[in-house]
Amino acid sequence: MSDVHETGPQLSRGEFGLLILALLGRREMYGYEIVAELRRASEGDIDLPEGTVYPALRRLERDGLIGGHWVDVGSGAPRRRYYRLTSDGERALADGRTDWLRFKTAADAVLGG
Amino acid sequence: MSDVHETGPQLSRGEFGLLILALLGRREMYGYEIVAELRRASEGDIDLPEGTVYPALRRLERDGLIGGHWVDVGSGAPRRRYYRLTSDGERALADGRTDWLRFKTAADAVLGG
DNA sequence: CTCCTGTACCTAGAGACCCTAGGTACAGAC
DNA sequence: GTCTGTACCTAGGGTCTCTAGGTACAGGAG
Repeated sequence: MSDVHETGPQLSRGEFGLLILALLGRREMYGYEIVAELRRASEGDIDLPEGTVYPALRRLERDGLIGGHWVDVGSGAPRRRYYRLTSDGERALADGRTDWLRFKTAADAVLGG
Repeated sequence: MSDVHETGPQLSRGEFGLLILALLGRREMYGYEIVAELRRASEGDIDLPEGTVYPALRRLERDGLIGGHWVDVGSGAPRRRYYRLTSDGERALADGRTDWLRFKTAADAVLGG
């Protein structure tokens, strides 16, 4: 039952981690950008506060699913920590998508009727 | 942002509570039956252990979304606690369905492309 | 000059949730 | 006599999410 990273049997834990992986699957991004991009891509329906995203990024990095590196933008602007998927992360993303599809189908079967 | 019952802005917390509400929206059920029915209705993909379901039922009852009553089945069989939706529960279920739809759409937008 | 907003990072702590791993009790099957 | 099934329950650990802050610098408004 492929999970994002050591969650329970279902998807509910670490669900937001999967969304972050999905964004990073498109291109490298940094934390602050992820918050904004998540909001944009979901048309405002997913609005994770920084206090959720930064710890999530640390967990994902700790678990080896993403790798981060500092980038100096220069001229007094705060430096950014860019993240990209590792190969483990790519696998976790693929598995997570499968899990999400399965969970969605299952939940719809229960919720639908 | 109608939530199931005091969760955060999103759906991830108390998600399973919503599934339980959905089952109880069909008919009265008792805990042990809910575990089995959830598994059946989702074709095995949602398999909540009793240690998840019973506390969830207590929370839902505490929050006034469901009401429970004991039923004696007789002849030495263990008695059952049947639950049904309250009117608050019906509302929470309707809201929860809306939230689920929105979250699903938003997550697909992020995951899909 | 001061204040406010924006960028970009971070943490501590509270609260909630999920699961493991048990336990109780009785009945019927083998 | 033990095992499986029904039906309930809880304690405790681990995890996650969010609130509510904090740091630092830059640029614009007034």
